[in-house]
Amino acid sequence: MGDDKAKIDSCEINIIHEDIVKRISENMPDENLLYDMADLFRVFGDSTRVKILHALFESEMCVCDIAALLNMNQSAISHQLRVLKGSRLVKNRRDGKVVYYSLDDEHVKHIFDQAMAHLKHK
Amino acid sequence: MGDDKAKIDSCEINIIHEDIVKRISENMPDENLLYDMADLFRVFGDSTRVKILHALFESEMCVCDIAALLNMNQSAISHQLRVLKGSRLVKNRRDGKVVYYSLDDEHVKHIFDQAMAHLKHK
DNA sequence: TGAACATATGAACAACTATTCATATGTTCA
DNA sequence: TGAACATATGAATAGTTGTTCATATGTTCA
Repeated sequence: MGDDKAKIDSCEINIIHEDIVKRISENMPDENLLYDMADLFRVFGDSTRVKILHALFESEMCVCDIAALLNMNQSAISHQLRVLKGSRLVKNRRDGKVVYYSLDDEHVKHIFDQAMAHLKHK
Repeated sequence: MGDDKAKIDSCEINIIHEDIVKRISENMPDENLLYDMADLFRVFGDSTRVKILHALFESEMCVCDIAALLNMNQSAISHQLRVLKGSRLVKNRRDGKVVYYSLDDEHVKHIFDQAMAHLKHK
């Protein structure tokens, strides 16, 4: 008898609309895919990286030009470019001492456009 | 004479392609807009919020059903819903004791679709 | 070869954030 | 009214992350 109460207490989860929760639970994308999405968005969630990507919409650029453009030091830019490359958002090519970075994805611009649309909508 | 060197040392910024930097600098969107974009993406950059938004694609839901769906406690969900509401991504309505949350933006789904496309592309 | 330069990287620190716990608010209904 | 319930909120904490500093790597060219 005390058992039932103990069970309820230990769970602490209440469902009001069991049918809805069940249906949505079955339709949710794979957990790992959702994690990957959040990871991707986290990459976009920093203004330095957003600026870099915006700059690269226009043209490929070398590291120190990006640093000059954003008025930040070279190391910070280099670190962020590594993050962007890790997410396959930019690629690079070396020409002598200089390394040029450019976009490596056709979806970024669409994503940014939609984000702009959301922001301007309000 | 020492002045020039001092100036260069103090600046520490090197530009290799001045023309490109200047052109891109003029075409960059307003600084505040870029910050707002990063802020918006940061909201998407958490798997709990991504999951909540995905759930709301299907149907409006109350707080405790979302908590049950994601197997998290009610407080955590409530905090995250507040973040989502602050970015105008969800809205809510109260029906008695129960508060129902739903999507408040038609762009989120497009943004998520593009993100999926990027992820599946690699 | 070695000086000069462009970029990359590791460590450290400060700032931020998601979750939990405890509790407050607001609503229903007996 | 007050007990029960759904949700909201403030404080605290643990984990994460962006930048800086110092230095390493890799390339050119005299």
